[in-house]
Formats: sequence, C-alpha cells, structure tokens
Amino acid sequence: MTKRVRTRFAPSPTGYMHIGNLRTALYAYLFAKSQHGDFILRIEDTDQARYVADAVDFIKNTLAAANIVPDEGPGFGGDYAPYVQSERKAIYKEYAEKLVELGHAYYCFCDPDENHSTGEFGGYDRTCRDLPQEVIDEHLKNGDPYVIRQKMPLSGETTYFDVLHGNITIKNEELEDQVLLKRDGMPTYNFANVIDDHLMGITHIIRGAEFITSTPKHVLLYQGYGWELPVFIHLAPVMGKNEDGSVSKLSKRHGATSFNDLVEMGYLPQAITNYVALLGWNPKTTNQEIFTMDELIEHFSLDGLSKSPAVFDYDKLGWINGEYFKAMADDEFATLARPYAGDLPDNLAQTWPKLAALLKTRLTRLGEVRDNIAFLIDQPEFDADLYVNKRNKVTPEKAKELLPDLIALLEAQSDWTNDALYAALQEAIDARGLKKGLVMWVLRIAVAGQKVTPGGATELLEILGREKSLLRLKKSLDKLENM
RNA sequence: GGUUCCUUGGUCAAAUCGGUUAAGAUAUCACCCUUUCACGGUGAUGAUGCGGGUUCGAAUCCCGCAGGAAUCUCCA
Repeated sequence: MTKRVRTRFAPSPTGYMHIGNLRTALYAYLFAKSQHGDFILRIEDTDQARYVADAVDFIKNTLAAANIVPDEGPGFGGDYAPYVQSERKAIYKEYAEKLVELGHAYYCFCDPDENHSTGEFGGYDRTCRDLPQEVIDEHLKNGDPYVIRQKMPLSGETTYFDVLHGNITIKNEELEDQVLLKRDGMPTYNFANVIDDHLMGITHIIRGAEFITSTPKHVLLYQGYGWELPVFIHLAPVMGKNEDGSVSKLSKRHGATSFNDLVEMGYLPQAITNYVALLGWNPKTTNQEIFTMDELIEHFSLDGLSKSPAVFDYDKLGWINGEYFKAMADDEFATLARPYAGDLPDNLAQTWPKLAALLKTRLTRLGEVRDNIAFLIDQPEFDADLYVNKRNKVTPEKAKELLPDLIALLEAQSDWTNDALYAALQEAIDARGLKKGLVMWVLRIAVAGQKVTPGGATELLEILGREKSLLRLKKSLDKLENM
C-alpha cells in the first residue's frame, strides 16, 4: 500500500503573492489532488521583523480567488494544528534540544553581530563546537541568550534525489553550521521546515529551485533524527524579460509580479491560474491549453514539469484571458466589464450590454475597456484624411458629397436598432447603386472620429443613440464643408 | 569568487529505448471572410548555444567550453 500523498504550500505572510509562489502552490495542489491526496497550507511566520497585519487572510483570499482549496491549514481544520509556525515555538525548542542530545547540534553564545562567517563569500569558523560542557551549563544557568547551530559533518558528501534534477550532491565541507534556533527562540526556515514537514506527514516537497542548495542541510537533519526523507521537487523559477532582452527572476521592474496586480489589470483569476499552470508544465498527452481547475487536476503529472526557467509572457496571458472572455455569455461579460468602463453618459449606460458585446472579442484584459470606449464619450478631433480608404474608394470629398443625403435618411429613421438601421441603409444603397463598404465607411468615420473602432457603423449608431449620432454626423459634415 | 542548477523559434513548449520533414500554441506578417477593427479560416517567417567525440544515424549519450540563473542571513 502506498502512502497517501500530502503536499504543502508554506508561504511567509508578507501581504504579497508573487506569481512564482502562486505557481508553486498550484503545482503542489494539483499534484496532491491528482493523487487523491491532501494539500496543506502552513504559515511560516518565524521572522518577526517581517510581520504584516492581515497577511494570513490575504493569503487565504488569494488562494480562494485562484480556486486553490487547502484541506488543512489555519481556519481549514486538520489533525496537525497549529499550522502557524509562531504558534509552534515550543515544538521547535524541544526538537532542537533533542538534536543537541543526539550530537548533531550545539549551543552558541556568540554575539549575533560577530557571527561565524569570515569574508565576503562565506568561509566559516566552528570554534563554538568545542565549548566545554561546564561553560555551556554556566551560560544556560545565567540565562544568557543563545542560538542552537547544526553540527555539519566535516567530510564526505550529502546526496539527495530530486524528481526533476536527479541526484544532487554537495560536499559536506561546503555546509555551514547553520542556526536552527534563533536568539529570540524562533526557529529558522531551514529548521522549522524540516520539523513541520515531518510532523505533518508531508510526502512530497514542491518548492522553488532557490532551495536546491540548502536541501542537503535539511537531509542531514532528517538523517540526524532518523526520519524518512520526503520526495523533493524543486521547480525552476519564473523569469521576467528585461528591457535589454536579458532575463532575471520575475520582479517589480518587469511590471506586475503578484496575482493581485494581474487581477487589478483586468485578467480573470481563472485565466491567470490557467496561464501560470502552463508556465513550466505541459500536459504531454494533449495540445489543449484552456483548462478548468478540474481538467488541470485530471491532466497533471510530475513528468510534465519543466526543469528550465520560464519567462512570463503577457502576450500569452492576454490570449488565454481573451479566450475566457469569448467563452462567456454576453451579459456575464457585460456585468464583469462594467466597473472598468467608469462613469458613462446616459446614452452609453443604457446601451452598455450591446457595447460590451462588441468589446468581448477585442480585449485581452478588462483594463483596456475605458481606452476602447473613450471615443464614444467624447468624439475625438480628427483629420479629414481618416475618410481615405482605398479598398472602398473613399475620399474626404466623397464623404462630403454623401453625408447630407445619409443624414437626411437617418433623420427619417425612427427604429434606431442595429438591424433596422442596417436594413434602411441597405435599401438606400441598393436604390442609389452605391457600394456598401463606401457608405458604411463614411458613416463610421463621421460618427466615431476614429479609424479603428469596436463594431461597425450601424452598431455604433445604435450604441450612441439617435440624438447623439445625428449630432456627431452633422458636426462632422460641418467640418468637411468648412475646409 | 566557491557551489549548484539550467540551455529546442521572440515567448511557452513536444519529440518512448538514439532513427520525425524537429509537433502544437502564442507573437509577427500575408491572404480569405467582413460594415473598419476584432472574431473565424488558410498560409508564411522563425529553433536544437559552441567545439569535439561515440554511432550507419545525435536535440537526445560522453567530454570540453560559453552563456544564463540560483545560492553562500540569527530571511523565507
């Protein structure tokens, strides 16, 4: 019988969810769920200097928005509570002392400012290893502050297996006697992580590649206690592209780097999750790219993970987001996009559902809504050259000639819906033996004042409404006549 | 600087055990459709970092090099 798979996501509460972190959480979740296992949320708040209020709620809200649902964690229940490390302080102390007894750790009473590193790039002295027992007892009796350090082997090497990278070996002499228990009684990441992963029964550790080189230290801890090793999976980082074309780990200078930044820009949470899933993982057995969470779970497997870094690409995210827009019902999209339109004049507020339907296939994110409709709120000043169109043989002169007739025709039109307008114009076009493209182009430019528009001439007329449309057309004609 | 990891089109990426015309997507461009644009359709451009080796045959295995990244906190 194989052991039930248990993975975890262990963020520190900084009030910020980096895309790379979200992806790590997603993969851990997908793997657990694909194996019918458990996904645990654990808060690693052992750095008291970095404490941020409400950050735990922020993490929970973000996971909820991304549709990642922990089975256990703070507020989620579970048999291994507490899931917040600051509430587990006593546990770490107990295990640190146990490790001292086992001979794999020792007390150090040095001043924190004069640590044991020597030189810019490491170098290390281990003098505190040799403190006589009576000196240690004396310090402890006096209540002097101390840290507990891990006693690394001085020779040999430590090897562990990583699912993505195979065996990774590091010489033990490279390993410093890292601090396990800090002066304030809190554990360090490297210690608390191991203790909790073991106590919480984590079977697969899925985390960022930045931990590859510290994992041998963890392995030595597991071995020190005689504990079974979990399976390690170190994910390649998410990169951002710099202006000079080089890449580096995704950071602020690349624009948005957090899940919430992207949501604010108008990317849908499910589209972000979908895109991020594909950024370093590939489903192998299908070329499908648009996935629901259930489909991701169904297709997920570790051998689809990529071991090389992936560059975050707004173009692809925008395409995926656009696919989600197109898959939506018109009214659903209209409701969703409405807040991004801002204040609207009455005529547009009334026809918003129709306007939204036109925008639906044209946007990569909701943040583009306002720019796309600005010409409907205030008619732009435009040059007569805009009337020029080769395919339909349109010129400003031609427009000046046609507009009076078209305006008269529209003034006689009472049914101001797209279909009725189209039919009326079609009839006039046929009667006069004109080209449809010519008439529609002239009308569209005259009413929009912009070369590229969402929707065609009659659609824009309907959305603007009878009154506003006629006003605009007359104004545009005036301009042509006064040139 | 030491250590560790990584390297297939601009980007994401596929390619059982070494045999493919080196998939697919996006982006870009062109054409078709069309009431402009978009959507949709068709097509085009574009890649195995470099140098050796093993082999009938290398993206794939080996060696060297180069480039990139991460790490070297009483941060996580």
